[in-house]
Amino acid sequence: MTTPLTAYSSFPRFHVSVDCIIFAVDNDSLNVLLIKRDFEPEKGKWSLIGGFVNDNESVDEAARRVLQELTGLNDVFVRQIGAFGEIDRDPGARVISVAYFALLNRNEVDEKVLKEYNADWVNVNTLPPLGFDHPGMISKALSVMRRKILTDALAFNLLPEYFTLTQLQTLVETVTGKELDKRNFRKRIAEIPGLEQTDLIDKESSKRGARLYRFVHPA
Amino acid sequence: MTTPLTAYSSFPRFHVSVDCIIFAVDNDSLNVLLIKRDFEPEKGKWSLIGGFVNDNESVDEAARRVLQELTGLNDVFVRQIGAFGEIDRDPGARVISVAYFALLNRNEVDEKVLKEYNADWVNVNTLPPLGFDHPGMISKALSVMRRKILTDALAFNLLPEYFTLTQLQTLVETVTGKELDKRNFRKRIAEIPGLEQTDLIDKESSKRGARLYRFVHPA
DNA sequence: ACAAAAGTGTTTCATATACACCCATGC
DNA sequence: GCATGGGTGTATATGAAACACTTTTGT
Repeated sequence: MTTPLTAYSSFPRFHVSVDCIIFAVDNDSLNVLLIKRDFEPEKGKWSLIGGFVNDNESVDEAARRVLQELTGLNDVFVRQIGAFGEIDRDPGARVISVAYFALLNRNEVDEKVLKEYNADWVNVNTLPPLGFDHPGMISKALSVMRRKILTDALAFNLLPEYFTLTQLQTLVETVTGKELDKRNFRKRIAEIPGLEQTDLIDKESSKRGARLYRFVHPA
Repeated sequence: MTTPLTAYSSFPRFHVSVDCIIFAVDNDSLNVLLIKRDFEPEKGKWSLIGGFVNDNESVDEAARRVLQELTGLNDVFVRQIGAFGEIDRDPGARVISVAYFALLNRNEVDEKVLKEYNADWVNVNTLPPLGFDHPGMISKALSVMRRKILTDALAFNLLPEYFTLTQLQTLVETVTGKELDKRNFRKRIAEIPGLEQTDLIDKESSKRGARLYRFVHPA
């Protein structure tokens, strides 16, 4: 900020919130965590999980706090997608919001806490009526997801620590909505730095068993 | 925003500012518009152009207003690059800032107003000491610029309405810092929708004269 | 023995790169 | 007539897409 002369205190101040687009996969659908609002504003609609920024935390920290309160998880992958600042974006009052998307493994989330929040996983292809400007936030998050799912190694945040290549491929197909050729896919992912073959074999998903891989963040 | 139960007014409020990374080209350098601060905070350092968001405008509108006040220009290409929300990012007070980059043609700017603001064009490769978190803002803007200069048709916002292909190529080379092959470059840009050959010939830059092109936003 | 998912190479096509000469004009 | 920047095509290399069969094991 650069405005000269005048003391800061003469300028208006705003509520600032964070909204989190929390993604997880479930078999073959990409889901986002939404809450059914039984309170104003936007009562009756669904919305993203959000919260106000506090004085003693950065905006990024606020996003991580909101995520932790809802999911119980601390080490979640989070990325900012931008600020949303239309005057009337919140019918309750002027609120400027910074949106983040988070990627996590659905199994790690405490279902009980979700119930308390009236939160539920919803398939991104069949979204219910959403309040605020949340549709725009979600579509921006989805567009980043589809573009960067493999190039930025986003995918691995949605999978368990050990996963099969078929799981990885199904995930990418789910997110992008495109079917992929198995052999081409395996050639392509072979070049991802940090993707490691392990000695473990998964026997759950097939009779023959599939090799398990994991992702370690490259130096 | 979604937090239930409590009235908004019990939550803290923040100064919100916009900071603009204003790019323009000058022969063969990419420049950003900075102001030399002779006032606190960060007096003595350089900074981006910024301003506080007002109650009666959206955040995007605030960015366009700040640009208009400084440059006199109304129809400037602007894109948000994100919110910056570290607690101590402004030594004067807690301020949450939303950064934008803007692309314009240096000739269209009123130099007199720049003088009044103590503003000057600075080559992005030789940036002076900058206040706040402005180095991070600029490097983020630069990274978007380098990646999207042609794919998102950013380049045309930096050129006059009519330009030669050599001007366009020089610009892309300047922004990306890489030299390009003339024939390959022309094959590539031939596929950009909206890039139109005109009947006009520029006689300034060469004896033979070079065909002028222009860019019209595709439907 | 058969169903079910895992695993594995080659050919073809499209795109990207490398590369050098003639053209038109002003001086 | 020569110096200056404008304009053009082809061959090669690299990466992307199409494509089908064998393997292992549980039932």
